[in-house]
Parts: sequence; C-alpha cells; structure tokens
Amino acid sequence: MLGHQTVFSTGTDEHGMKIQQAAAAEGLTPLELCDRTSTRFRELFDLCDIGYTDFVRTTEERHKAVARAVWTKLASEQLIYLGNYAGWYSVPDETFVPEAQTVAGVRKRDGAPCKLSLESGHELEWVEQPNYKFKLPLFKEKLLQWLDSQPATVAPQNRLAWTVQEVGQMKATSDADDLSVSRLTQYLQWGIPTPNDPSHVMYVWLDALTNYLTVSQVPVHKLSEVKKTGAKPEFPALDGQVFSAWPADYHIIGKDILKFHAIYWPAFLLGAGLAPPKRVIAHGHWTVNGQKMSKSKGNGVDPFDRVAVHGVDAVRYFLFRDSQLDSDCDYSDTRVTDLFNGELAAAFGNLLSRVFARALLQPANQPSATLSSSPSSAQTADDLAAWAFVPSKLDGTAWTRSDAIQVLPPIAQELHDKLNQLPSLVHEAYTDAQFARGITAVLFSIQCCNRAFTIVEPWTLAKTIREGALKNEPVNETALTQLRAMLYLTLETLRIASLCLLPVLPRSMTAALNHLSIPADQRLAQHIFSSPLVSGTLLPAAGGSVVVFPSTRRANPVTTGAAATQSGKPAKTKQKKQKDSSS
RNA sequence: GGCGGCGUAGCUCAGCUGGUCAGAGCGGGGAUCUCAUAAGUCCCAGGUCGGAGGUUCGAGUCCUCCCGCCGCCA
Repeated sequence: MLGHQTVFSTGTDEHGMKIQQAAAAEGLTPLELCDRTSTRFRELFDLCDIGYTDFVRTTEERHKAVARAVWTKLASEQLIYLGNYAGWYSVPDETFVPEAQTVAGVRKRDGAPCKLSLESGHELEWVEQPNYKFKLPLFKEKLLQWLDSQPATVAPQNRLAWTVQEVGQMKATSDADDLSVSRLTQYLQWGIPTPNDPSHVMYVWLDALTNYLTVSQVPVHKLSEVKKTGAKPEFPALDGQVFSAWPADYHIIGKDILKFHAIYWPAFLLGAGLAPPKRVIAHGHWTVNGQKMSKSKGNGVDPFDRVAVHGVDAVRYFLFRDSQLDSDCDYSDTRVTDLFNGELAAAFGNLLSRVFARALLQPANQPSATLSSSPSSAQTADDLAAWAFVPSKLDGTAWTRSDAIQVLPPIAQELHDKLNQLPSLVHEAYTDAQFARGITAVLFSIQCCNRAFTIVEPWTLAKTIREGALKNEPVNETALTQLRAMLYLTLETLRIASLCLLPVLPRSMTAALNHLSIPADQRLAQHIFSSPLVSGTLLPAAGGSVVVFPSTRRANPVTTGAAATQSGKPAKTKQKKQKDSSS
C-alpha cells in the first residue's frame, strides 16, 4: 500500500514430535505429511488472494543451514551448554508431557500413585536426559529494555503486559529458567541435528524461529563475525553489499505463540548479536458461538468451504472488519453476509452504481442530449465517449474537490474534511493492525457521501437539464455545475475509499479502481492526494451496470402474489442465512 | 492457589491522561426519496456504564472489597 519494497514471508514449521507422531499415525513419512499440509496452505493463500514474497519450509536445506549457523553462533557465545532435562515422559505416546497436562492417578502394576497424561491417560515416568540448554535468563534485562522501547515492540497492550510480566518473573540468577533447546534423537528424530552432536536434534522452536532470518537473506555465513555492540547489535555489512531485510518490521502471530516470538526469539537474536524484531503483533483466535474450534467438538470452520459459499472478499472483509486484536472473535456466517450486503453491497457498491448511472452522467456531460436518443439500440463507442467520462467544470477545466464543494451544500464540506483526514486515520489504524478501525473510517466517508448524494439530489438536477434540452432551452448552469460537482466528488470519494481498502479487498477494489479508470501505477497511499481523478477521463464502465459487490439479499417475490405481506407493501426482506453450521 | 485482564443499549463494541461520557454500528420499529445492487436518507434504544463502598467540587473513567467470566502461571 505504501509502495515500500517488502518481504512478506510465511511458511510451514515442519519439525517436531507432533509432526512425527501425526505422520506415523497415517503411515506417512514426516516429509510426506508436510508436503501435503504445506501445499494445502499455499492453495488456501492462492484462493484467498493472500500474497507473499517467500514461503519457507523449515525442512528446506537453505533453512537448515541458517538454523545450524544460529546454533553454532549461540554455542560459540557460551550461551548453549549441555545440561539435563527432566520431565514426565509417556512411553506409549513417545512424548514429554508438561506438568499442566498431567493428572494424579494409580499405577496399574502395583497400585502405587503416579502421574497420568491428561490427554492420553497413559502412565508417565519421570525421565532425566541430557539436553542442551540456552541461558535465557541472561537476557532478562535486555528483554525488558526491548519490551519497554517505543514504539511498542509487542502489541496489543494486553499482550505486551503479559510478556513483561512473564519476563519479569524470570529468575535471572539461577539456571532454573534456562531453556531446553534440544532433544535426544532416541526420543525425537524428526528435527535438525545439532551441529557437532548427532545424538540431539534442535528444539523445534529454535529451529522454526530462525526461518525469519532465512527469508530475510541474512548472510549467516558471516554470523560468526558479528560483534556485539552493546544493547543495539547491528549486523555489519561485511562484504560491503550485504542485503538483509532484517530486522523484521512486523511479526504477525497468534496469541498462542507469543511466548516464543516475544521472549525466546528476541533472546536468541540478542545472543547471536542480531537485532530483535521491531514489532510483534499477536492476534486472538476465532471462536464459533463463543467456543473454541476443536477437532473433538467438530466445530471447525473450513476456510475453503466458507470462501466457496460466500466468496473471497466477503470472507476477507468479515475477518478484517469484525475482528479486534486484543481478544478472540466469533465467526458467524450471518455476520459475513450481513456485513457484505450491508456495507459492501448497499453502501459502497451501490454508491459506485449510482454515480455511474447514465441517467446522471449523460445529462452532466452531454446536457444537450435528449435521453430518448437510444433507448434500445446498442451503444457505440462514440456514443459512450460523448458522456461517459469524469465531469469537468462548465468552462471545461478540471475539477478539484476544493472547487467542487464550493458549489454544493455544507454536507459536501463535511465529506471533503472526512476525506482529507481519512488517509492518516487509515494509516494509523493499519499500522497498529487495527483494521476494523480503519475500515470503519472508510465506511463513514462512504456513508457521508451517500448522505450528500441524497441531499443534493443529482437526479433532480439531471431532470432539470433533460427537460431543458427537450424544450431547447439554454442549459441551467446552476443545475449543471452542481450535478457535475456532485458526481466528481462522489467519484473522488470512491477512488480514495478504494485505495484505502485495496489491501483488505484486493480483488474487488482492483475492479472498482478499474471502473474508475485509475491507472495501475496510481494506486498507492501516496496517490490519494497526489493523483486525483482528472476531469475528462473516460469511464467506459458507465455503459453498463456496475456491480462490484452483488448483494445476496433476495427481494421478496411479491410479484408472484403468494408472498405479499399483510400490509400490502413490499416487505423489507433480509435473507436470513441458515444457522451457522460450518463443518 | 498466584498473577493479569475483562464485565457499557437485544448483539458486537467506542469511550486517551476523571468534568457535553451515556455513544456508534447491527438487529428491531416508523417515515421518506427514486439516481442506484428492493439500494439510499431520516427518526425511534430511556441502558442503575457487573454489585457495594471510598477518594474528589465532580467517576464507566482513580482506590478497596464482592460477584461473574477469561487468560497465563502453579
């Protein structure tokens, strides 16, 4: 949106016990399972217009090299040492079970009290094994410093507070909070072997997090040469032309992996002499009827399925418009359609339709024409060119918004002001990942324009002009200039709104901008003010009906008689979607 | 059990450092225009701002306690 060269990276984290077990359960090799899953994600991204410049799989060789390099660097800094890991181990499940996932029980063999896995119910053994450990608490102060810096490094506020608390509770003086970063290969094989010790594989998170360095093109072969330079380590461009996108401007993650991204990850980076990310944004999860989605409840929502039902942009719009960062949000098919129909179709889409109406544009641009000239015959290009373009002032010069509002009622001034403030409002909101806030602001402008449209009544002005033409009277210049001004202002409103919503609804907004004849190279935030619509620009779309968001509401089939309402007037029917029953 | 958060109109939520803060949207009810995708616009919510105290000239907005949810940790 801003036109900056950006690395948009995503990918799949493919190592670890869970993958190993899931693959075994299906009789697949881990890699086969990952191939399938990874492909599935990319299919979804393609389907949903989710762009990325890199998709990294942690099983790729380029990534393994980075992970190994980071490990080696941390080890050389004396931050990783061979220690012991002790924990509850379930032999049948082949996994360590966190304390929180255990429950007191009785051993079958001799009836002695023991611990059971909450998940599987299997008996647990207390196992101690050699593990490599990372001196996490060493970074307590630096982490707190990082967390305290501005602009906020962790957002939203509640997540930052949590992170600060977690780090604050770390015992800096003991090794109790040292982080286990490897597993013996006898327990876990599906991982990256630790450099210099094939009997361990790297802990999945240390492995996975370094993917960000992989995609950032950090020259890890130079990692050993990085020198610590105080609190703000810089990566020196040793060979003079090293390009690296690191540090990341944003990590967009779910709240479930905040600990890894906001505590472990910056600590690893600081340990390796690299800069921590600039910002970690943690969003909530989607619920269904207030409940977590889970396999056991079978209440998951399948995005492929929902997109097939509602359309990509209806789903995208809902996800951005109806969510907030700091808490979980509820998925609802009804909300998807209500928002689509109410805000996109009725407010935005309909405004686009009204401004492209021939009944308004032709009188505005071809005031001498008598409308009945071509009631049924197909329109020729010449015919269209005679009136389908962005209106100009009466003297033929180009409108500006400032000029247009001069000839319109005060509501136009209000709209003008809103539009002037919109870009910064949206930018601010998007910057903080407060998408709903930005979208709402856009909507207010659209709503204001609809209101202005109603107040100015361009159809009445058009009628005045048409009737004048029929009577061969001189054109009513007041009506004409107002009509043109209102249409121009509306077109500008739509252009600005479309640019603001382009990242949210790339497909639909591209269509809208095409209709508005906005050149492809004038669709960035900077063009909102720098490149207004130019009077005279052809609007070929005006020839037909312009529908960017086809409403899914159905009119009551009143004409068939059966459904006529008691009151005798057409009922304002809203399609009530079936109750959420997503599979 | 500890720590933290939340609890504002039927629903989803705005309300920053205390004084137009009692609001928006949706749903629901009513009216109206006709350019437009049966779309638009306008009017209608009398809600003890979870409860009880307290600080203050004045508190959804600060403090204490209680109730109810939720998260993390143990």
